[in-house]
Amino acid sequence: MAISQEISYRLERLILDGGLAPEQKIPSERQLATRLGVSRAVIREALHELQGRGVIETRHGKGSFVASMLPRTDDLDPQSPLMLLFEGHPRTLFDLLEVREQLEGQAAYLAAKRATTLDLHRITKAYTALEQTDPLTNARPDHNFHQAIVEASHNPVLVHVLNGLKNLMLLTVQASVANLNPREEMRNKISRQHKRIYQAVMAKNPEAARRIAMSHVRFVSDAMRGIEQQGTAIIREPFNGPASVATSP
Amino acid sequence: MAISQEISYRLERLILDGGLAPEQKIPSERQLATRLGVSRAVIREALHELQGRGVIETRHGKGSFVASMLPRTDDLDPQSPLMLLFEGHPRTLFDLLEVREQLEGQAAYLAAKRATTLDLHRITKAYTALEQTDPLTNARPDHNFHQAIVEASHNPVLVHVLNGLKNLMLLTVQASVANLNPREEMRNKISRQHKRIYQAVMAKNPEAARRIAMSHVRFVSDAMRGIEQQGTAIIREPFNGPASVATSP
DNA sequence: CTTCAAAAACTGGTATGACCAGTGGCTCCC
DNA sequence: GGGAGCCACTGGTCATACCAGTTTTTGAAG
Repeated sequence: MAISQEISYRLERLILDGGLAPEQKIPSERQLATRLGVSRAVIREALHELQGRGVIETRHGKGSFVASMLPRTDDLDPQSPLMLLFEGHPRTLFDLLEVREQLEGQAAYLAAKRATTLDLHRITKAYTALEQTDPLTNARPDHNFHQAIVEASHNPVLVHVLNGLKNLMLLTVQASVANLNPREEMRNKISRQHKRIYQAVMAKNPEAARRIAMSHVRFVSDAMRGIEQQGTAIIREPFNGPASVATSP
Repeated sequence: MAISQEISYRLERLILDGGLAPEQKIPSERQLATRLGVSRAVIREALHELQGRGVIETRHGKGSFVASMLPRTDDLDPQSPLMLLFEGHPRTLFDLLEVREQLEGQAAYLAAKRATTLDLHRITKAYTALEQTDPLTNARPDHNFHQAIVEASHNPVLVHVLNGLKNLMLLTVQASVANLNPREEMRNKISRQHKRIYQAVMAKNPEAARRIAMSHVRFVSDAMRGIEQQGTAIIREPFNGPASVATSP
């Protein structure tokens, strides 16, 4: 294995094992290079690797410091690339919500239009399970409810697309549950929206189902955006991402 | 901000936006250094950062490759279940068009809202190419035009989803071209719709762009449905060649 | 003595060029 | 045809010099 990798692992273990506390300063690159008997280049590469993992932060002219580790959401493996990607780019959450707004709207529309009695039965089952579960404990009933509606759309392409986004969807549902549900008025609003979606589909009212489903996703998106701007969101901020969203060529 | 950070961010963005697919090879360090006009050291540091985040994998002597991290909807394989499903059931075409109506509407909306001057330039290029090409010969220009708009949406999730449906999309575009364009009034209508979409995006009018784009897909869908009922529909084989994708950011 | 600005001594960031070490294709010889 | 070796790639490491922020030291002015 490459030396830079070994060094990054050694440093990470050192930090995680308590040898170095958060906010604590790491020896300078030149010192590390001398003590470990390697060139400064490999030290820098190792540090950049840790930087990518969010283990350390580096400030020009000052040095590198152990990053203060934030409380992370359970349930999902925080080390998975998807999670890291997601944490690095909270904007991805809103990107997904933008897409979900359209797709779930269409799904609800088609479900209300095409659902068979079996579909309706499944949706009812998922809905009652959603209502009876404490939303703080698990995001899965929420996701199952949405999924039941999608499957009732009888559009294999739609099912396939949303299925491909399942992992990402679970993340956002998780994020919304973790951030929105603790606030009672939010929880009530969302619950009421679920109820209205359910009713619209059961009543086989496609237009209403689409409208309500879309506004539901939009509501979640807006609420999350509001929370994010307050800086209290559970999702991590990008480390040093460019301030402007524009991708300058 | 440090150059290595900017580069790592640009590369990550490029990957997220679908410019680089999983398992795809990244240009060599020396090439990147030359093309981006920086030293090889900063390239290596940027790559190590992405490596730490699990975005890429590097193999000694071979190169660096995009790690498969996003949920994959790789229907590029003509043998994928969805493709096979399509061949047996042309109804899938209308299923896809239902989904496309939503996604392309959203794409046009976001493109009109967020497109940079570079995006607008690309869209214009694709549009003029579309206008100057005999639509009977190739479905590519048509698809490229739609794709340019999607990429201008700056929503990686949207780009990813539609990219996963690329082959299927090409198939429908091909089908619509083959079936609709031979009829002059159809060809004119579609051409006019493309023009209006183009104008709405260029005028940065999101609402209009969405409305026109949606009605465009809807029009194609309805027209195809009408033709299908006459029993004269043509459905060709999917496109073979790999799409050329610019790797330069 | 205190004050405060210049200078020195840190820190990380970048550039250059050289060389080592795996990988794969190509040629040439058997 | 088949293998051995060469050669042109790839990433991995090293050394050195310099640029750019930050902190400390210094030294002269008040």
